[in-house]
Amino acid sequence: MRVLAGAWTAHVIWYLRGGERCFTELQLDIGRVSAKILTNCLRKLEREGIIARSRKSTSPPTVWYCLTPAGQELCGALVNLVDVAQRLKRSQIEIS
Amino acid sequence: MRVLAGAWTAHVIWYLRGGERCFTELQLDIGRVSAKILTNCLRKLEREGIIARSRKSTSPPTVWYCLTPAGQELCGALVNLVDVAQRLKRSQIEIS
DNA sequence: CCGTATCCGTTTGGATACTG
DNA sequence: CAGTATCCAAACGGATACGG
Repeated sequence: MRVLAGAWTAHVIWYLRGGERCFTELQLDIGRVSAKILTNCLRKLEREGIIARSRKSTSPPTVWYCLTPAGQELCGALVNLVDVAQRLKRSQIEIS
Repeated sequence: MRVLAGAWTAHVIWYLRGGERCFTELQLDIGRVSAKILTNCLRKLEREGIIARSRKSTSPPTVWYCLTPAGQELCGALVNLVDVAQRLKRSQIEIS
């Protein structure tokens, strides 16, 4: 839970589950997240070995992020959690 | 993730997975959590339909909490997540 | 026993401007 | 493009005192 803490951490992992994304793509995917927060998030996940960062020296330079094997395992559990959560949410809507 | 937000929310679900617990038991289980925070946490989870609250009019009165069916499903996903996380943690320790 | 109320410090995240 | 720096507001969480 400590790894997943923060309002946007799960989103980052979520949008990386399809493969590599660059900084701006992630920012657009998530929507309404400031560069500062996204950077914090990415640095934290990088330190924890969940994502990998690779700088391509093109012009203009882009930086790509992807899940490490560890990140993919974590993502699997996260997907499972989201799945359960959405199912429960649907049930609650039906009741109300 | 919104449901699981907060430093102690996951702990509450975690310690309720074995069955009913009263307020004080939960406080001892988790350790070093103030009554205020625990109450916040319990109220939030109650509103979200994850746990159920039942007041027994004994003397002194005690209040019992348990997971709802929805809470149990969520707990299952959480257990799975914890399982993955611990496996990853062990791997990292072996590498370092 | 099970909370609620209040105060207060810390952390978090957003807005904005700026750099290589 | 991909950040970094600064400032600021809101949320979070701990301590303590008190109430039903």
